[in-house]
Amino acid sequence: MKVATWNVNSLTARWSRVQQWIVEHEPDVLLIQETKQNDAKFPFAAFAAMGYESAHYGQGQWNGVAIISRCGLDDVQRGLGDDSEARFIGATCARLRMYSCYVPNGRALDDPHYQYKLRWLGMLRDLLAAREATQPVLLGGDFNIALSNLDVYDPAALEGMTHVSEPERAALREVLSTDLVDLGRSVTQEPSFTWWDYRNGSFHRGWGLRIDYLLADAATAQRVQTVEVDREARKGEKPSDHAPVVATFDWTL
DNA sequence: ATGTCCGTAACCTACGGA
Repeated sequence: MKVATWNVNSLTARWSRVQQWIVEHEPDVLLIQETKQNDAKFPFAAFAAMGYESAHYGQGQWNGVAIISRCGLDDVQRGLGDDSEARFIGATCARLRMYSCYVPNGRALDDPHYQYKLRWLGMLRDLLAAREATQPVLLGGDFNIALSNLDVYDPAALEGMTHVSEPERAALREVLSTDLVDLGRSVTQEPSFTWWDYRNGSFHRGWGLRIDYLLADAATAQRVQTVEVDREARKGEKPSDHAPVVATFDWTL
């Protein structure tokens, strides 16, 4: 089984690249963030023609999350707690409870959006803490948080900024403390960035952050074979500023 | 330390958000 998460920064702008990527990598499930579409615009039929069912929670100009699956897609859940923005969607695929998450950016430590980010992470923790212990769960998305300094190209350059502050890191550790494993970090202690700013030639200078994660319950994590960041997807014409994170599992569907 | 890209509204450029 192969599962990927990818913040595409507009599915409209990224459509041909997303399509090509799926054909080349053949994920069983793809968790998408920032579709920036409403449901009417989402390419349900095109995904179906490629062999995938899809579930989308869109709001138009901003946000928007989706799950596409070729191994079942049931019990779709849209939204998290009392949040009014389209940042969270869940579905059951092949007996795995899957979630695609787009955590609020936070903008700046003194911005109200940062408090919204912390509150959102609290709701995510509560949802995961309330799950049934026997239910395999796989959560992926853009968390807009670098968990440790190993996930930051230059910690000094980001001092005092969002994505690296202690309260949001603690909030993400609280999510993980519900018996989840950070799959990317479980396979390597090397830096493995997933996002590079479009500005300043950040990608070719190596100025990246690891802010996209795949998280799974301990039993599912034990089945992991590989976890990789597809840096190729950050290159070339009109890339997203995020690269996909791809995990394979010893799990026959 | 802010050099790009996205969608939108309204035009052929500026803006908010990331």
